[in-house]
Amino acid sequence: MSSTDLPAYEQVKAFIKAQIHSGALRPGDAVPSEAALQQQFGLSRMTVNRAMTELAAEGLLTRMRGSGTVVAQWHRISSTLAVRDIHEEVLERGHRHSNKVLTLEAVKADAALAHTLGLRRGARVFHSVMVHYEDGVAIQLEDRHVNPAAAPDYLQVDFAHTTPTQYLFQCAPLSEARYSIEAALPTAMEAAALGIQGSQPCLVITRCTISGAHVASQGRLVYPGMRYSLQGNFQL
Amino acid sequence: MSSTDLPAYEQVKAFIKAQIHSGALRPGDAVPSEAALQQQFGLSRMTVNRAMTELAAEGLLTRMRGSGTVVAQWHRISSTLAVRDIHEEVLERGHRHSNKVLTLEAVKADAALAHTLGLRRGARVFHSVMVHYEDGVAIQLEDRHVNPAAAPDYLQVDFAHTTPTQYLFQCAPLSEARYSIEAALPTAMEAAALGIQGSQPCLVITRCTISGAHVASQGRLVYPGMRYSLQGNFQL
DNA sequence: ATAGTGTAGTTGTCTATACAACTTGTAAAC
DNA sequence: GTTTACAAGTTGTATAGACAACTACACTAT
Repeated sequence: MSSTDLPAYEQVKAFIKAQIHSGALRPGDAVPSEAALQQQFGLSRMTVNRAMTELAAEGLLTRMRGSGTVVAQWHRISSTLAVRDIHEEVLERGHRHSNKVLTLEAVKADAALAHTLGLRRGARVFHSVMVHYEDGVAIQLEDRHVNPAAAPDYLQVDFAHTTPTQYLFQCAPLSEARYSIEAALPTAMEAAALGIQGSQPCLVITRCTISGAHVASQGRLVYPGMRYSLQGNFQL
Repeated sequence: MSSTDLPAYEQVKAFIKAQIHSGALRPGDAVPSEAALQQQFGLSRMTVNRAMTELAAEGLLTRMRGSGTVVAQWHRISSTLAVRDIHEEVLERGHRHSNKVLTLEAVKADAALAHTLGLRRGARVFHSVMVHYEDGVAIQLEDRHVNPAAAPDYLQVDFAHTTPTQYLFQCAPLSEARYSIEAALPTAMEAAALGIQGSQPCLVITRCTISGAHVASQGRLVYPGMRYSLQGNFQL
């Protein structure tokens, strides 16, 4: 604690990270044991243990009881991908968000939809299609099917004041999600709604959210490729 | 430790998670203090502290010294997105990987490239273009520019036996990366190399890896949209 | 040679305690 | 009323010790 203002366990973490970054420790190499680091830094074992445990949780190290600690083979970098509301996202960029509801109805599930939602074929499900605008420019088409068990009042929601993501967060807390990101051409209907050419590639995110025992909803989010990209940044 | 085989701190974590999943605790709600949980579970404070600290690190809770702990506002889910080698990825799916090198040369950096690599305009950089196949089907086109400072012998590498990702991992340990995922049409050259129509949308990942002080490389990875999708799965 | 045993070393977890740093609300002083 | 001071409550960090679970290796007995 004396040399810098960093806590001791952070200093140990930084020491190990630096050795990995510099190449002094390479994937597969053995890392000094807790006892060795304890002596070297003059710390208690618990403090060293916290440092190493956290580095292992971050994916930089692989630890095995009885055998030791080695530098992890794949640098798994935990990029925090937030499942968040597009309304908030647009506001955060300092822009204005608006949306237009194209469809809001109850339909009967076909075989595929029934399967993903965990319902019987022909079961009643809610269906909504809307376009989201950022400063008046169409940025996302959201085509969503919702399990009535998770959100019974979905059809009564006023989507001028809230968004499906926001509403579903409220009434069906998220416990798990599966997503798939792909590049595809929009359907004719989607292209028209987004105001783009049917030949313009789009980023399509298919997302399935699970809340407790139910599959709460399944959504297809279509982003015009020229106007949107997913960005991220890892730091070890 | 008696009720199940889970460690005590994991049981506390599970308890809090369950309350969040069930909706008993909603974003913004206050979570019982460590002292309260300590009494409730009959554990030492350090054990409860570990549970809460880990949940905060996972993004489920927000803690503030002096004030308390609340359920985090957005469920940030840390999806571990691995920067990994396509060779291993294909093998893991039980398929055969092969590749074809189209270009391997030294070029002079133009303004944009010099800027991203942190070099002077006209500086010598390495450039490689290759196609990766999964069981003979083209699955990725890799167009990469490499900083000679990070990998001086890049042009001498035999890419029949290794891949750029693998080689760069070896000689320039990764410390940071930036990526951008977008949907775009391939260039005519890229479409030809991948054996697809120029009108077929592709998933394009632009990735910039940083190793210590250098920007090690900048790559453009083009995946045919019909043959590839990024998938993920979050679990709280 | 082979199989079994034991031991040293390593990580995983838990405890009880201590102090520091910070927030918040209340009470006192002005 | 406003400001200041204080106290209670909360989280952050660190320590020393303890035992459990497991691995790897050397050694012994067969």
